[in-house]
Amino acid sequence: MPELPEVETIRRGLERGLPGKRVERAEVRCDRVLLKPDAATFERELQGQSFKAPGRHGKFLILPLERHTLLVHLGMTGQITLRDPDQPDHPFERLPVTGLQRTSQHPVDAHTHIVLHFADGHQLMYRDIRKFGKWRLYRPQELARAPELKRLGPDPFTPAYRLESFQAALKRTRRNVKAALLDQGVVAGVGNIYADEALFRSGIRPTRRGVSLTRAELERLFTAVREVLELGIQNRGTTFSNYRDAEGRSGSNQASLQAYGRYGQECYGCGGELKRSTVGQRTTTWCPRCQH
DNA sequence: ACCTCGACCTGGGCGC
DNA sequence: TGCGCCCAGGTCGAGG
Repeated sequence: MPELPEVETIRRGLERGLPGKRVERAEVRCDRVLLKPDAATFERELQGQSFKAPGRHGKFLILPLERHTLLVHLGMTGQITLRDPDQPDHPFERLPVTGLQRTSQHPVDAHTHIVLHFADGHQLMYRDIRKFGKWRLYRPQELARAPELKRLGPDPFTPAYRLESFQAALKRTRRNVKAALLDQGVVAGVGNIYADEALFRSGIRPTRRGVSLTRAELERLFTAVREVLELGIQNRGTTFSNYRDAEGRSGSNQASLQAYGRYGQECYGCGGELKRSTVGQRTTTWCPRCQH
């Protein structure tokens, strides 16, 4: 589900409500391995700690506490909500394609796998239909060596995202450029939606080999990646199905998409028909006339 | 180093 | 109504 803009939108929501919240009890309700260490350790270690301001790198939420830092990856369908006991719960809505989705705060349901009960009565709810999400608890000295973060390339909204290293990473690979963009070690935070958008915006065919890209193309792509992500953040994320922000709202960026999911429709650039194919094992939409 | 495939999961849509 | 198949904002490891 969530790519960088969706995770950033959730982070901003958490920034308003999470800092200072003290965990009175952590409740792990899932049967499967979603978290490390094990559920018992997780529940014991979190107890009594307060959250500080949330951060993000690529698609990872970085949630510092007093004695640990929590890394959260939402996978395809992860949702985080803060629940206020004084506000009414909202029933789930049955939506086409998505199935049962929350619209604002919700009670525990079959897909709610983690509940953090705070001292002030509020709760953090983690809901994840497909259970591809991951929670990892690290001590400060372990965080720098955390494999999840070590694998990540620069986040496009930090100074570490530099044209020179971006170019070098793409020029040295014979993989197609779409696969390279999806590689979180090249740039952290791009997924299937924003990869298609960035390639469309920069006029580059998803099947082009990294090594074949000209300097001008790489410069356009470098900029386009940040632009499409920025637009996604401004629109509070893209919602096709499961994605909701920390308050349960959908994003609106789907209305701004120029390529992703628009196969068979008219290209906004040339009026021709957008094509669909599989590139890097992912469904890809592109314009045969505008992208070279 | 890179590619492809399958695995991990659930649920909705569609065709028969 | 039901079944089987396809699809989905993501990653990971195995094997070639």
